[in-house]
Order: sequence, then C-alpha cells, then structure tokens
Amino acid sequence: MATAASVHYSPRNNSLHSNSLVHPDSDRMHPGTTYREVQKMVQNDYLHGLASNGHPISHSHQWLSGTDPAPWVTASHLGQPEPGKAGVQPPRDPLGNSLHHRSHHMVHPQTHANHPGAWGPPGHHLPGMPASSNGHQALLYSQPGYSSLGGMLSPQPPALHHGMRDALHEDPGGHEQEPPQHQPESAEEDAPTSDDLEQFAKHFKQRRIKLGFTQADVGLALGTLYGNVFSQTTICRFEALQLSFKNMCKLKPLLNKWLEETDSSSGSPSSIDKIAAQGRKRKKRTSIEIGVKGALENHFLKCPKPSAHEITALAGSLHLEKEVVRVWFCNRRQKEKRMTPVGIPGP
DNA sequence: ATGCATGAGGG
DNA sequence: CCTCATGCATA
Repeated sequence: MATAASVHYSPRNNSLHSNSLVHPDSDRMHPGTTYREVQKMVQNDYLHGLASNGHPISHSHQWLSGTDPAPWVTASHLGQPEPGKAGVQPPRDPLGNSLHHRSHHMVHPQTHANHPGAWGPPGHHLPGMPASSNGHQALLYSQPGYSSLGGMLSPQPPALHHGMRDALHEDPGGHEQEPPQHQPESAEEDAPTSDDLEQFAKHFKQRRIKLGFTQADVGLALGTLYGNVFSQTTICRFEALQLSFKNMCKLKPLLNKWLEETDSSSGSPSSIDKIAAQGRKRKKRTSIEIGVKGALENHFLKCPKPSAHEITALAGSLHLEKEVVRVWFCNRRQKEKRMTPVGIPGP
C-alpha cells in the first residue's frame, strides 16, 4: 500500500516506546466510584488568558495540506460573511418560509476583559444546585425570555436587560481585583452569570433541535456566518457546559446570533463548506487501559501537577510514553476547570 | 458524548 | 512546561 503516507508525528522528546497499541478499550467509567470528590476550584484564573486568542483564526490544521491553504482560515476572522446569508440547510426542511432580513454586523469573538464573578468563588453554586438557594443570585437572564421548563417556548422579543452579578465584598485594606467596568446597560453581552449560560445552553439546544440542526451543522454555520468554524465537539461541549466559563462567554454571543438568524430566516439553502481532512495525520489516539487510568486518577488526586520528573517516573511504571502522561494530566486539569466538573452532570 | 491530541501564547 | 481553546477519532 501507500507506504509513502507516513503516519509519523513528532514526539517532543523521547524514545518511541511504541506501547500504544490499538486496543479497543471499553473504558469510560472510572474504576470504582470512589473519587467523587468535591471540587475545590478556589482558583479561577480567568483573568489572564483573555488575550490568548481574540481570533481563533490562523490556527488549527496545518497538517491539512502543505499545498493548499485552508480557504476558510485565510478568509480572516470576520471579513465578509456573505451578506446574502449563510444558513446550512438541515437534511429536512423544517419550514419553507424564506424570511430573510437583516443585520449581521457581528464582530469576531470579542473577549472583553471582564471576569465573571459568579463562577470562581468557593461558595458558588454547584451545577445541580442553583445559587438561588443561597438567596443571593436572582435568575435574571439576558436572553430573550425563554420560558423553559415547559417544553414549549414562545419566542419573545428581546427584553434585553439583565441585572447584575452578585456583589463581592472586598476585604478592607485589601486591593480590589474586581473592576466592574460594565457599560450602562447597553447590551446583553456583558457578563453572563453561570446561570445565564446554563439557561442559554439549554435553550439553545432546544431550539437547535427543533429547527432540525445537528451540532455539526451549527458549527459549520457559524463559520459561514461569522467566519469562525467550530466542530461538533465544541457545540456539544457548549450545550453540555463543558467549557470553561470564559470560553462559554465567548461562544454565547455567536451562538445566540446564529439562533436569532436561523429561527427567523430559515429557508436558505446554502453550500456548506467542507473541510477536507487530509494530508498530515495526527497521532493515533492512545487508549489508556482502565487500570492505568485508575492509577492516573489516583495520582491526580494526590498531585494534580506532577513535576516533569514525576511524570517520567509515572510513565515508566505505567508503561506509557511520558508525553501521553503529561497530556493526560493537562487534560485532567482542564476538566476540573469546566463549568460542569467531572462526575457532576448538569441539571 | 468524550478521550486523547495539537498548537498558540505566556513564563 | 503550563494553560486554554479546540477538534479528530472513537466509544
């Protein structure tokens, strides 16, 4: 066969241990439901990563092809999303009305540097337990009133208004680290609370399904509309609140826009951009055996951030590549930072 | 729906 | 090396 297609990737440093055989592991559960730890998440450092990427462009697949530059990527972040429209059409036609209209002068993911105060505090609510029980967080949504919890929702005109977040009491003599630079209730895209996001995610999913779109469709549509493509994975995670708070905040406006556009003007067949995954191949996903995962979990509980040396040692004893172990820890840490931390499904 | 992975950006 | 956003591949 085509041996020319080399499936080599470049491990940072290390000898090839080549221990990662493709064994169909049926892993998905943790060995023993013992680590149902309460998340302690007392450190939210959402304050420093905002500038990470204001423009998700210019990165992604470079192995796609060394010959043809991804057109959608080079198209820049928000250049010209085709004034006409760009709605991917669901496999089935939900409605037939071609109501088209208006504004789509959306900007690219503008991650303003405001930090959510509702997520970090140790006393924040758990996903299954709205903070309302504390009696300090009213349920004020910035989104158009969706009377969820009923099933039937009636799209109402944007009531755009929202309250505010819980007021943090700063310590006397201390330094303020919460500059509430909120505009005079200008728009609705300021600082969503966790409840906002929760509600929106729910609403979004509901609408999406009703409109007959898949998660992948939405991701693609976002690309066509605003120039930012997202994968099914990301949409899925958004709906499941499995992204970081900051990330959720960034995506919400986009998805909201899509929702508005879509449910009002729904008859617009359009060509879906398809990205061909070709060229460079990524490393085969290493399947870590259940037992090994358990061991990793254990170490994580004791030490979420092992040193390089420790990782090496661990990798040795577990017969894994160091890189794999390192990445495992990275991913594990990320999980802890999600809105819905491991093991605790949303409401 | 999720597990492992890539890569940009920051230190 | 880490964090963070994001996604291919897979269960």
